[in-house]
Amino acid sequence: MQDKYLPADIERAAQQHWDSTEAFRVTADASKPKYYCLSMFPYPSGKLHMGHVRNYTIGDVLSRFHKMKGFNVLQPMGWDAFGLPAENAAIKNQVPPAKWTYDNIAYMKQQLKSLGFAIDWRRELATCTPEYYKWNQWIFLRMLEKGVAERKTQVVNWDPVDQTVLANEQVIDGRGWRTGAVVEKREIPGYYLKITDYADELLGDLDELTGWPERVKLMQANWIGKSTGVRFAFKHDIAGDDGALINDGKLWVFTTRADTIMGVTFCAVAAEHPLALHAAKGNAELTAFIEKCKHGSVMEADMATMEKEGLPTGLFVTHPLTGKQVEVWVGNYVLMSYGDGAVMGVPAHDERDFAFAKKYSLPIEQVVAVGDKPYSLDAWQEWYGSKDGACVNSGKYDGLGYEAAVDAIAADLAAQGIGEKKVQWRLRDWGISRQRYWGCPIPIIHCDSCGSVPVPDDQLPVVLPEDCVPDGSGNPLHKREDFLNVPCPCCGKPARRETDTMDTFVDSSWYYARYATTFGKDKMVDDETNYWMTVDQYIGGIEHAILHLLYSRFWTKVMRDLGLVTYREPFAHLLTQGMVLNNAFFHKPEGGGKNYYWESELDIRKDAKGQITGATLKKDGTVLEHELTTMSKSKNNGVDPQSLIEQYGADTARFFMMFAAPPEQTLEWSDAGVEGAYRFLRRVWSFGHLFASEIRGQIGAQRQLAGTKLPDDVAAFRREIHLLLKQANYDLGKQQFNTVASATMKMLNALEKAPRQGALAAEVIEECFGILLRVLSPLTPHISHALWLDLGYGDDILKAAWPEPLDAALVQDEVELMLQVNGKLRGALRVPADAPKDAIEAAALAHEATLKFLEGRAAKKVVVVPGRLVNIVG
RNA sequence: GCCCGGAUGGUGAAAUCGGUAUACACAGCGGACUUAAAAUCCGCCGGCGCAAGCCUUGCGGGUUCAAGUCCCGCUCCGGGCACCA
Repeated sequence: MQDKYLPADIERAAQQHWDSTEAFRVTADASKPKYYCLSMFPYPSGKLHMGHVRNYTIGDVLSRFHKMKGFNVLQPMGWDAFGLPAENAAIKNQVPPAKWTYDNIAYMKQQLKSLGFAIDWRRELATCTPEYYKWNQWIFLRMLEKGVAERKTQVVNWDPVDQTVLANEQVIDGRGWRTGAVVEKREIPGYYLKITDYADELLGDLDELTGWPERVKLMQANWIGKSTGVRFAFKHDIAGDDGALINDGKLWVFTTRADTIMGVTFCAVAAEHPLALHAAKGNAELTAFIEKCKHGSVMEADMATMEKEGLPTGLFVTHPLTGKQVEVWVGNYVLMSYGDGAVMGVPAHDERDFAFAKKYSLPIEQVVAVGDKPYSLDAWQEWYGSKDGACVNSGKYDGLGYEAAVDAIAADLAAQGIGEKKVQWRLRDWGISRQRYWGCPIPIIHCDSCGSVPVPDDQLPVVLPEDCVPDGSGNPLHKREDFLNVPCPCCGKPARRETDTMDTFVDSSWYYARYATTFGKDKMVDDETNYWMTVDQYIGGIEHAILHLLYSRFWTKVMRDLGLVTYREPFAHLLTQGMVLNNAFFHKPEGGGKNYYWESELDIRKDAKGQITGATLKKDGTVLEHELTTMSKSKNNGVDPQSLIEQYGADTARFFMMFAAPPEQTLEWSDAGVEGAYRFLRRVWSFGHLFASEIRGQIGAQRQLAGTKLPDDVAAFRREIHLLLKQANYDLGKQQFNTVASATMKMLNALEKAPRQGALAAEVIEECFGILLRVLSPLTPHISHALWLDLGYGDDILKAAWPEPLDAALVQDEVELMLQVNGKLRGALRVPADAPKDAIEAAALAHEATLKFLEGRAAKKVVVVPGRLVNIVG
């Protein structure tokens, strides 16, 4: 064998071996347990970044580990290929998004291959191909038929200069990213999927997902947001222009704090609410305010942090329980799309209402007391919002606690026929229409006579023209007459195609099911999906904890209801990988936006601790700001793993990535330590060479290891390796790969110091190095493959059984216990491994450190923790 | 603003059920080998103290024989907030 570690040669040979043996090609096989290991597919942004390397190495470690454990392992890969960045690249480079995307896929695929991932490439898919997105269209039509999909209006960001809809990402500080124009809200029609119909099941089934991190389930539960409250109406006699009462004379609101209804001092409605629009007639100030509410962001974070503003309408409604008149205000913080577009105002017990009431001098009336704490109007206090109090100043409800008060008040409202208890969800229906080109066309044809007509199944897929180049001024499909003009499927008259495309979350909501099929042209999924699904292990960034995972769960349930699959949840176990962060440097030009620069374009100043204190642009000295954030194409802070792979090889890149931190932890990128990983692999190789040249030859024709009592030093070494193996196996079970990597380093440290003279010692080294190679193989498959083969362990390490520690190697006669006096470490105690508790106590009490630190006091208590320590309290 | 996480040496991190804090590495320092350099190997490496010893897991409290780990209150950093993926 080569005496030098040459990763490029080793890796090429190993990858050729896997290719020629079709090592990772799998089919359904009922004779083995199956293991479907799936990593979130990448967006083909151009090059892999370190987050991808982390994600796919984790998946590969788990896949290879399970393969050696005897599982039938499926690990597929594909491309989440539709999306906004391709259009941005098109605007910048005048290249059609399709070409840019397919070029990126080709490059990134070669990068993935060079990392040696155990992928069944026959199952590769790209969501931008008609073969794939045909089924988005097909199932969308089924959803329309079942009423799961419907058309209604949606609120979007509108750039008044470019005359185009903007994504939230394209709105920066309330302005359009390209034009700098103040963004407006605009209502347009679009298609929605009724995920709210599944809210109960999506919430309830979280309990079955025992393989998911609690934090992710908690985030999903909070997002779905089930709350029980009371929906009730304030009556009024306000009539519209047609003479009829507006909304039948009822202003409906929803509250989770019905116990505070007696404290209502105002109501607030959304700017688009019928009462607001009615009041605005002939009221210039209110009209202007409503107009102002239409500007600004649709994003929840902006809504929640903006200054709460309002204006009175001069209209009054009647309190249903007190009969008092309550003034109606228009509030910029009330959303028409949420509930009934109106809320009751109880400033005494709601922090937001409190601030609003103070600002506009509205009355504040305490109706809940906690103990005898004094209520002061000066400032909001935490307990004002508590549910642990009792009603006061509330007439017949005085003295009732939260639940009793809600029950009594709901009953009284129900008796009047103007209220009832109601479950409310925070979850909203999923709007999937996007006014963008590079996405899956929504299969609808608009006909002047027949309305919106679904494209018949036999005309699917509606193929997206791939030669358009967007220019930022709107969807280029609007100019494609060949795409637009189509006869109506109903009446045959000239009609126009829908130009909206689907949210890319649609594409990623079912790809896992498609991988697990034979990619038939006549079916979305075939029966093979029921063999492979559910995914045994899903791996991806924590940033997908809510949206992508929730949409996928919803989609699976819809497919089940359509009879396409038999399972109800897509992902049994979930590993949420921490983000790989890097500094991003930007400058905020006048007129809004952020211009990001590559680190190579800058002069960066750091303090003694390496903290960045400032950065300027090399070419003109512009002072830049910086933030620590996820690696992303748009922020010019992605680190391409290519140079790492070229310089050190894939095994080093993989090992270093796994060693750097536990998978779930956020990781600030730094390549400090790559050298160490490379050095380690070089030492592994050298030891293999040493084993072949100096140690292996000592092994006799007859193996003696089994049943022979080993010399103490050999036994101690063997025990150390088996202990490390036990630890590594435990850590693999916990999916904590950084300590698996350290265990392999500790194994090599021990091997290098191990006794190596004589047949027995050589045999033990052979056994222990074999353990090291197998534990290492999921992390660094190439070097493990080469050494396994070259050293004669077998012809393919992939077919080797995973090592397990031997009890015979682990036994020990004596254990060392820590000795504490009053909780402080004062010494150590060696006792026989099977020493009884009273013998340990006696030995501890007699120890010189005990006598010294008790300073003549008697021991009041002795705590013995078996195998760990003794603590003497005196 | 709301929801969810995180913080341990100069750095990445370890500590399985509340039981030896800093394993394994990186960087640094000292030494061996070498004409020299690289590579490799050996040693040191939280703070204070001559030492005995004392202090130390973001900050402030608490529970316990014992707290990085549990509880309460903060600070800072990261993720998500529905049209980035």
